[in-house]
Amino acid sequence: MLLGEFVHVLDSKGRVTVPAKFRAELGTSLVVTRGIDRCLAVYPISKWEQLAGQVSELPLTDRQARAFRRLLFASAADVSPDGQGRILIPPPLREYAHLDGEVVVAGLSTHIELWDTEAWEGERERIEGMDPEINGWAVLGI
Amino acid sequence: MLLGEFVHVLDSKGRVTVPAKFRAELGTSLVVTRGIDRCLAVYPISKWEQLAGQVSELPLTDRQARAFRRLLFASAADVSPDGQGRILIPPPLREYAHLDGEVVVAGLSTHIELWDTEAWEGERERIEGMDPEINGWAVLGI
DNA sequence: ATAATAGTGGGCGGTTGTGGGGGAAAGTGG
DNA sequence: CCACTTTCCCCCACAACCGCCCACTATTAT
Repeated sequence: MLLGEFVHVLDSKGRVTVPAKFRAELGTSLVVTRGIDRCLAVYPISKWEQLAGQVSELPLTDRQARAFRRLLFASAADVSPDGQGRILIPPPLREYAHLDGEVVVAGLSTHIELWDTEAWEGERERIEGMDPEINGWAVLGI
Repeated sequence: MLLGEFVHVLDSKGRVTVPAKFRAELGTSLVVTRGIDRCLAVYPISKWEQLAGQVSELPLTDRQARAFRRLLFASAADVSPDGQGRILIPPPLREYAHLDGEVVVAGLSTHIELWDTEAWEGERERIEGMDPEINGWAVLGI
């Protein structure tokens, strides 16, 4: 289970260290791609394959679906951590998520996300400022 | 799994370098043909044969099917990369996809596509401006 | 206190992408 | 059938980049 929030640096070569706690669970074959809300999503290969399968089943006759498919696959990159546990983020993805310098690496149970530090702050404030009744807890029905 | 987005040049001789990451998976025998939406599709031979088989089974009595068949096969070319990993794009296909100078080479899991740079930008904008609820993410159930 | 692990920086060699030359092959016209 | 032109393909060369590796520091565990 991928949990926690870490601040790591994206160095001058475009590399980010995967938190040591995540490495065993993520394995050595990962896929980085665009996430929703200008972040990057990093999946272990098994989870990615499941996702890719679903996207491949979208109808080719739908213009919108074709574009989505192109974007998702073309934005993706399979990466494996180097000897120090770092992964290289391809330039187009760095730009998409505005990553440079300090980056937030967050565990989301089944995958991890990479965020620009300010964007992450903004996201957190949005949630914290909300009433628990409507900020997500409510959907659990508890 | 063919993933990623690369900007390469179509040189004065009409050649494009296949990204090194794709070469092993694509093999040495490829087929280039028309893709949907004014791009070119490049398939490894095995995938192409499967596709060609399906198209060949379309009924010859159907006017639409005959036209499609002619277009697909007549536009196709089997190519193999030279010593530097480049493939030669036949002039009619270059024109169809408006390729010259900088070209986007995109991996789409099972095949790759070649795009004119501006057209590719347009494809991306089509998705980026949209709400995640309707742009394709929703089907993933995530 | 010592050792091990984690995160960061950077050097260096091999690979990749691009341009171009020269010979072979194929197409064209006499 | 032959000569000529054009296209194609193989090869070499070079510059930029990528990825592997080593080194240093800080933190954690023993």
